[in-house]
Parts: sequence; structure tokens; C-alpha cells
Amino acid sequence: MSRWEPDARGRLEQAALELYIERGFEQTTVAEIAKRAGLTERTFFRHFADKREVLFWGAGALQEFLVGSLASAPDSAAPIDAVAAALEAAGALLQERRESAWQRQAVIAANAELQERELIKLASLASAMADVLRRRGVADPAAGLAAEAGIAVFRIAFERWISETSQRDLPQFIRESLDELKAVTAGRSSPAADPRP
Amino acid sequence: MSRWEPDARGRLEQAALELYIERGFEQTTVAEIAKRAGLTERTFFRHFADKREVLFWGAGALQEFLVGSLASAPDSAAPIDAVAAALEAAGALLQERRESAWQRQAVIAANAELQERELIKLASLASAMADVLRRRGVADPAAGLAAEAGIAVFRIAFERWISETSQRDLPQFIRESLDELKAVTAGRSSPAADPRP
DNA sequence: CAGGTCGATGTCAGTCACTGTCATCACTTT
DNA sequence: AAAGTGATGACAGTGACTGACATCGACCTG
Repeated sequence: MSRWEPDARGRLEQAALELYIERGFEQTTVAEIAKRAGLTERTFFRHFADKREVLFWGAGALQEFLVGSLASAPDSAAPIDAVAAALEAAGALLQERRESAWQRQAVIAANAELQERELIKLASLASAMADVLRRRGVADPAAGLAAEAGIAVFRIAFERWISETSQRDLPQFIRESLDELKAVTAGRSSPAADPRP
Repeated sequence: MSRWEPDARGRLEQAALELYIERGFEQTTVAEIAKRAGLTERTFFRHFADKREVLFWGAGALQEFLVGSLASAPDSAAPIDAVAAALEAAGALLQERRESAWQRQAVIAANAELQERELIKLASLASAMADVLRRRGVADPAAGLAAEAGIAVFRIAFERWISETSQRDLPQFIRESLDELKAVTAGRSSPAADPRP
């Protein structure tokens, strides 16, 4: 017989998500989350660095998956395509949890602090992917740009996937967004607006 | 004879930047900032929504400039080029303040909370630019992608400009980054660094 | 000029996120 | 059995941020 109920972290995650949905992020205190999980406020902060982090705990696993996925892409693939392939693979995982992703996204969309945290997690993903690309021999400005562009593609694709009722899957949205980005950046080779001295 | 010294907001901005540089963001309390500015903590929060915002107050003007700049681009320009031209114009303004931009960036680079705030400001810029593009008739996935890609280009360019000792100017870095992005998304393997004369 | 309104600031009390420190107690190791 | 370990509780403290009300020069208005 254990002294405490098991999976304290999981109970805290669950309680936090419920309360954030019920009354909103700002209107929820950490003490309330802890109480619902049968723990104390102090214990919450032993498991999560802050009140926001409880919603982003899974990001670490996602990043590991993305990095691994990208690292094992064939060398022949162009950087942007390797990035897109990794994002599609991650997207395929994500869409198995569409309902819970939708809930989570609704909570985040309702609060600026949570959006800030999400943005820095995405920036961290981009940074990690850029590192992998550099290790694969991609030159420096290109590596960062491919990673950042990939994240932009993912953001747009995710947004459309989560807000539309259509049944198209997330990897498909990602492919479409990438094609759209390629079209947008292909544009005209010689910019019309070019006030170069 | 005025009851108070003028430019309370400016004094708070100045005091905050000094203290953030001297002892770091976390080690500075709002009470200390207010005291150095000859005001009270409560007044600080009447001028700035939070302790971070004092570093980002100028972002509003930058966004207005960018939006105006983008809105007045010729209709013939491709979206991504119009975005890049607006960013170059903003970059030209920014580089007149290179030293103060460098200080500010050093403060931000040293603190994750400040990086979060910077990211959401950049996301806001992207969102505003996407709105302008849509008003110009750019279709929906393309508008968001052109704006996000533009921000990615700007981020990379700014990073290189601020960290390198070279005398190249920021608009030039932006043009190079855009060219690099075009190369990356074209699918070709990335060209060797191509510094223009 | 008297009186009233207004806007920027001060004062003060309060909430809540987050931290440091020490105690507790089941379980494990020696 | 004694000592160690790890997760938790208890508690006090700091500091960001807010709401409510007071103050007082500047600016109207009659």
C-alpha cells in the first residue's frame, strides 16, 4: 500500500485542464488545481515549473519525436522537404488526439500568456530542427530558414485543421501548406518592388 | 509650473532598461524601477501592462509603420516581395538605433520570459501583415504564409545583423535571407553563401 | 474670481504565483 | 534494526499585479 495515490503528475494535468476549460486559465488558481488533484499547491510546483507549463508538458516528447524523425530522413531529401516530412509524421500522431488537441487549443486561444508559451515551444522546435539540419551539413542561414519556414507551415496547417470541420487529415494540410509556401516564395524571381539604391 | 516632472513614461522606460542591463531582468523589482524614475510602483503599472512590456512599447509604432508600408506597396508586387520590401524599410529605420537595439536584444536574450513576449509581438506583426495582404486580395493560406515567412526571414536577418560585427546593413541581410528562403523552398540544395558585393 | 471637473499620481490593502526550508513518513538499503 | 531516500506537506516569505480611494495642480465655466 503506497503512501500516496499514484500518478500525481497526471492527476494535476487532468485537474488543471478541467478547470482551465470550466472557468478559464486566469480564473483558476493553482491551489484549486492542487485541491482537485488531492495535493497541495507546493506539490504542483514540484511537478511543473509554472501554472502554464502543465498544458505544455507533452511538447518535450513531440520535440524528441520530430528531431528523431528529421535525423533519420534520407540525405537525398532537400532540407525543407525533410522538415516537412518530419512535421507530417508528427501531425499523423497528433491527429489521433484531435478532440483533446481541440480542447487544449481552445484554452490556449483564450489567453495571451498561454499563446506566448506556445510560441516559445514552437521556436524551440524550430531551433532543434535547425540544429539537426546543420549536423546534416546544411549551411547556416538555410538551416534556420528551413526550420522556421517549416514551423510556419505547421502553424498554418494546424490552425486550419483544428478549426475546420472537414475530415481531411493533418498531414494533408501540412503538404498543402508547404506547396502553398513554395508557390508564394516562387512568386517572381525579380521583385517588382525593389527600391535598391 | 507643472505638478510633476514631465515624461513619466520615458523616465520609467529609461530606468527599467538601465536596471535590466545592470542587474538583469529577474533581479530587478518594479519598485526599484519606479524609485529610480522618481515615481511609485503603482504608476509604473498605469503606464505599462506588466514588467516586460516596458521593453516592447516601441513595437506598436513598428507595427503601424510596417502595416502602412505594406499597404502602400504597388499592387503588381508579389505578396512575399511586398512583405520583404516593408520589412526592409522597417529594417532601415531600426538600424539607425543599432547600439540601443543591441542592448535591448542582449537583455531579451538573457531571459526566457522576455523572449516569449518578443515572439508574441512578432506573431502580432505577422498577423497584421496577413490582414493587409488579405485586404489586397491575397487568398487565405497564402496571405498567412507570406506574412509568417516574412517574419522568419526578418528574425534570421536581424539575428545575424545584431550578432555580427560586419558593417553590412540590415536591409541587405533581409534581402539575403529572403533569397535564401526562396532557394530553400525551391527545393534546390542550398547555394553556398553568396555575399553580394 | 469662485467653484467644479479632470487627469496624473500617491497610498494602501489585498490576491496570487512562485520559492526556500524544514518536517514527515512509507519504502529501501545496509 | 538503523540509516538513507524520495515524494509530499506545512509554513513563511517575496514580488507582480489590481482595486479603491485620496490628493492636487491645471483647466474650464459661469
